[in-house]
Amino acid sequence: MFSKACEYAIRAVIYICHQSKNGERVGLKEIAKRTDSPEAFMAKILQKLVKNGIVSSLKGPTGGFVLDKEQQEKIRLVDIVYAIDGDNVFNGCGLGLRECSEEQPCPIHDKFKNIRNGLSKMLHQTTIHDLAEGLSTGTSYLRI
Amino acid sequence: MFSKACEYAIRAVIYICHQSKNGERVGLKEIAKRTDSPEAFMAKILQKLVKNGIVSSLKGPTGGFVLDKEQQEKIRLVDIVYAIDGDNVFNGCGLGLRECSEEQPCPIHDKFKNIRNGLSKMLHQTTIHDLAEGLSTGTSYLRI
DNA sequence: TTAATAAAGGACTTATTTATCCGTTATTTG
DNA sequence: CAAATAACGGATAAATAAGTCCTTTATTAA
Ligand code: FES
Ligand code: FES
Repeated sequence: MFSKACEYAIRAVIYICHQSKNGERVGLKEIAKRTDSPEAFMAKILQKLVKNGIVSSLKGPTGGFVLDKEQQEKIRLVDIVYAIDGDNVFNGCGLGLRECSEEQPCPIHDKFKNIRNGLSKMLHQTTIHDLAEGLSTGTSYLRI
Repeated sequence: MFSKACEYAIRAVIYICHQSKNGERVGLKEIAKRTDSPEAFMAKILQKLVKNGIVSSLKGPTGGFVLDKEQQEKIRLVDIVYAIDGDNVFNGCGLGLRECSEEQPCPIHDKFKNIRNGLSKMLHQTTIHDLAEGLSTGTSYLRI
């Protein structure tokens, strides 16, 4: 469904949000450990997230990654998926035709569109804030 | 969503079904051309489909690929996806955790499960026979 | 029974994704 | 200012997916 990079990205942003609510800034090492992802790869992903304004970062000692108040409230799953995986999830043809269109639909177009729209709706509706709740209450996990 | 191989596979089976209804057997070249897919790669995919009993094949002159009556009626999208991409689409965690479970769910588990179940239901309900109809009526396409 | 045909199958190449390494830059603290 | 720290950024490596090539096997029909 999502690329590995995107999966890691979502895990990371949720974790950073969780910690940001406690007013804590988190470093790469910690993020990689808590999300069970390869550190160097996660570094690349975080760079991309920073460039896309999804997370904020600070260099130097006491530096690290953080979600400011606005980011905590505004960032949705869709923003992360779009930043990392692009728009194929939202617009791409289920059978890989060059373009998904109503004019020349593939055989699964109608049925696939339903699924894709459902996914899109879910990604738009779900904020990182919401997801981070589960971590706080101990009802959801980012590893194993 | 699906691998390239799986996309090609679905296209191929729909096309073969379409032709089988006209009592026509189709060769690799024709399948590759009509589904706009690389011939040698399609050859590999068809081998796998034959091994999985999804399509039938005959060697030699007048040979080719065909869906017998039973296959035309029985084969669903789920059979193709499962044969080519395995069960990750149906059981895998949306955030790539080693296992999707109710006991230790990831933060998007509930929302993701809905989407995944919807997709699974659609794949189970949709027969190739149904999809091939669109080709006959000229309301759906396998290329462009 | 031989030549032609088409799928089967193994080995290989290419492209993309995933992942790592290491020097640079910015920031903090002593 | 100097030393330590942590993100940034470019280059590279490993793993997987996508795609190709070529020989073998089975079948048909002349
Ligand atoms: S054309 Fe294939 S999903 Fe729309
Ligand atoms: S645990 Fe992630 S989708 Fe179920």
